[in-house]
Amino acid sequence: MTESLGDWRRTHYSRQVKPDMNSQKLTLMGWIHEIRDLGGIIFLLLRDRDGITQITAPSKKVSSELFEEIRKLRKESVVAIKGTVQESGKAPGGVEIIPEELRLLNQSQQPLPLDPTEKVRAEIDTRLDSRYLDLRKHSVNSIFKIKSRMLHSVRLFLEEQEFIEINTPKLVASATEGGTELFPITYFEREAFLGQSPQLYKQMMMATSLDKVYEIAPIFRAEEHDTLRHLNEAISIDVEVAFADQDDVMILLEEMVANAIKDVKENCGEELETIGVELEVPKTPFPRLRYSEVVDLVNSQGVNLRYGEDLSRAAEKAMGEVMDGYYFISDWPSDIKPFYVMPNSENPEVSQAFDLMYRDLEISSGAMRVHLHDLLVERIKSKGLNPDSFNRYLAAFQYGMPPHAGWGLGAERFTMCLTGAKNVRETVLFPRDRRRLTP
RNA sequence: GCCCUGGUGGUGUAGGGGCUAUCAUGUGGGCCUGUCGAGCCCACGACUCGGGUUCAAAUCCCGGCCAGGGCGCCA
Repeated sequence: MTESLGDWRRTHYSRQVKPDMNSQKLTLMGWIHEIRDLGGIIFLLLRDRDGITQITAPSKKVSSELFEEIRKLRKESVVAIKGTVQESGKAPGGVEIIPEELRLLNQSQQPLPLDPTEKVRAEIDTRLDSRYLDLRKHSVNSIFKIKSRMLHSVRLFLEEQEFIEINTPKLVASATEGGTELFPITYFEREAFLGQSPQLYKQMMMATSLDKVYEIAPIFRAEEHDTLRHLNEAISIDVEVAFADQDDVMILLEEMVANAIKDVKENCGEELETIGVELEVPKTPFPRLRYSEVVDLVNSQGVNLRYGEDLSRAAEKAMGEVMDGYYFISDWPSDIKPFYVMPNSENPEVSQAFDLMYRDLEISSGAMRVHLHDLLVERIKSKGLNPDSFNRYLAAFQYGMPPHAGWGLGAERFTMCLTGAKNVRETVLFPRDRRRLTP
């Protein structure tokens, strides 16, 4: 029933087929999006990675064998079609293909687990179960083309500034930074964990003279959260810079973010149009608010927030009402930031840490780090952690650790900002959340 | 982890003690030479699982499983 690819190769994608190619022969390959059989004429919609082309088969213009073959096609089957471009005002986009030969490369079973034409919208749970089919929808795969472009832009930007891409282990012995829960795993006869962040490793790289490093890699959090903005496996864009303070890396971060948005806007026009997003390139520098100012702002919005508390969801939402785009929150209380964050030398109650927000969503956090060994030990103790379990990390601070600063940016949350996705799961091919471990 | 809501054909839904279970889409078949959410005709296909109440349960009660939302937790 099905035929082999043989020596046929695609000559064009759908989006490349234009009316001025009239009479040109070409070969298209893709999926049957829709079939409209009118009896004496059949319209096929052939969909490929970013477009749809109409294949028009009038019974008088194509052979009866081919006409019968086309009549028997089923939605979502994979086909290769050789044909001629026909300019036509009656066709969508002013152009259609008159088929001459067809190869059925693979038949799709029926019924489909969801409708790729989106006449009936499936729920996210159904869509994730059949993600391969869901991703055939241009509205869905556009998100991943945008995410890809954003990551590409981030790499270009950092490489241009002579950053070195590093890879740090994801299998780690405990020595947790604290805060989050870790996923325990079996490492031969020992217990180990999946890494919550490359934090301790990228800091150790500061003692190597590599000076400017970045890593784009998965991070794992075993929190039982169940929200539209949390994942148990996410991609973190992590940066660490030696001989720098928090202000230096805030500038780096805002320039990188603005650059990525500009790049996506310039290179993903069709994808943005497909998902109906009008991107605005933010002006730099981004507004900078102190944590204390945020407390006042939130309270003035009628949401109770005491100085010293981390932002509640209600507080974030209140900020989202006041602030429209990207902004920094700096000068956080030391108490609610991790041990490796540098306290302000004049007022150690306040830290040299910042978060980057987009409206009500935290997308990045960073800081000037503690580079002094004894202060670091003191900070570890004050967080109720045992310095002994950080020996290998702490040693790197005893033989020449320069001052340094850095941040981590959540790739999925940033993608939410770029695409307007309301659910972070929309920005991951195969999301891992509290309940989902497959596919 | 807490709170709320829900689970009905492949998909998305209506129905809330007494049916042959609604509609759309789809699927299979038929008609139709300009469809573009094609149209028309015929057919197909479903009450999350277990227990209970009742003459009678998709519907009410209890429990499990699964899902959606909110919050908490979240370097």
